[in-house]
Parts: sequence; C-alpha cells; structure tokens
Amino acid sequence: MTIYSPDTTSFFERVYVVVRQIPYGRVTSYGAIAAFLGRRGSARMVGWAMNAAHNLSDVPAHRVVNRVGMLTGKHHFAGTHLMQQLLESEGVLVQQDQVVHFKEHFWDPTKALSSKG
DNA sequence: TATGTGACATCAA
DNA sequence: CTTGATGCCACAT
Repeated sequence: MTIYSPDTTSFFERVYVVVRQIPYGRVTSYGAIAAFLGRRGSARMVGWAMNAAHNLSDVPAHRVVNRVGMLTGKHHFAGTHLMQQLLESEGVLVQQDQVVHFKEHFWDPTKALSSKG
C-alpha cells in the first residue's frame, strides 16, 4: 500500500491549497497546478500529491484531470465511476471518462489565483 | 547516498 | 494529426 500521511505539510499541501481553490463545477489539469506552483513539467508530482490527497476530504481530487480532461484517476476512487458521478453531480458532464466541454469548465489557477484581472 | 515509484506533460519523427 | 520515448520532482524505502 502506498498511502502516506497527510501530515507532509510540504509540496503536497501546496497542491491541496490550489485544488481546494477550484470552484464548484470547475475542473483543472495537473500541469496547470504544477505550473502554478512553479513546476511546469512536474505535472506528475501533482498527480502523485493527489494520491495522498485522496485521503483527505477537503481536497476535491475529482476536479482534477489531465490536460485532455480524461478521468485518469477515476480508478483511484472507491466507486468505479465515483469520480464521474461527483463531477456530474456538480454539473460537469463526463463521457467515456472524459470531461465534456473541458475547456468550458477548465479553471486555470495561474489566472484565477494570480492577477484576478 | 542511492534506487524505485507515479492520478502527466512535452519533444521528436 | 498520431505514435514512441524521455523528463521531471518529491516522497518512501
């Protein structure tokens, strides 16, 4: 089992803080979060953080998908389609494990959290 | 100190 | 546009 303690209070929390900023009915990509944290190509790190974040209830990991809107981490949730249900529950349609109108629901932290505009 | 792992992203052909 | 290979960084052992 590769479950680690949420007490990391490190890079992980960095991700959690951003993920928690994701508004209702919105979704973002790992790269966007990674880039926001200053790590462009380290998107993997974000996904990895989510793994630990999954233990937390304050982190809507279901609102985080890859750059194409694919629910790559859906199989990490308890239910087979739990992640999809959660998204649909927020108004985000999901078909074939992909977010419909992903760009429409795309939420860029680099723009939302930096320079509100 | 070194090695392995990972829910992605990017470059090259 | 697709397919194939690599990098990236932090955490755990």
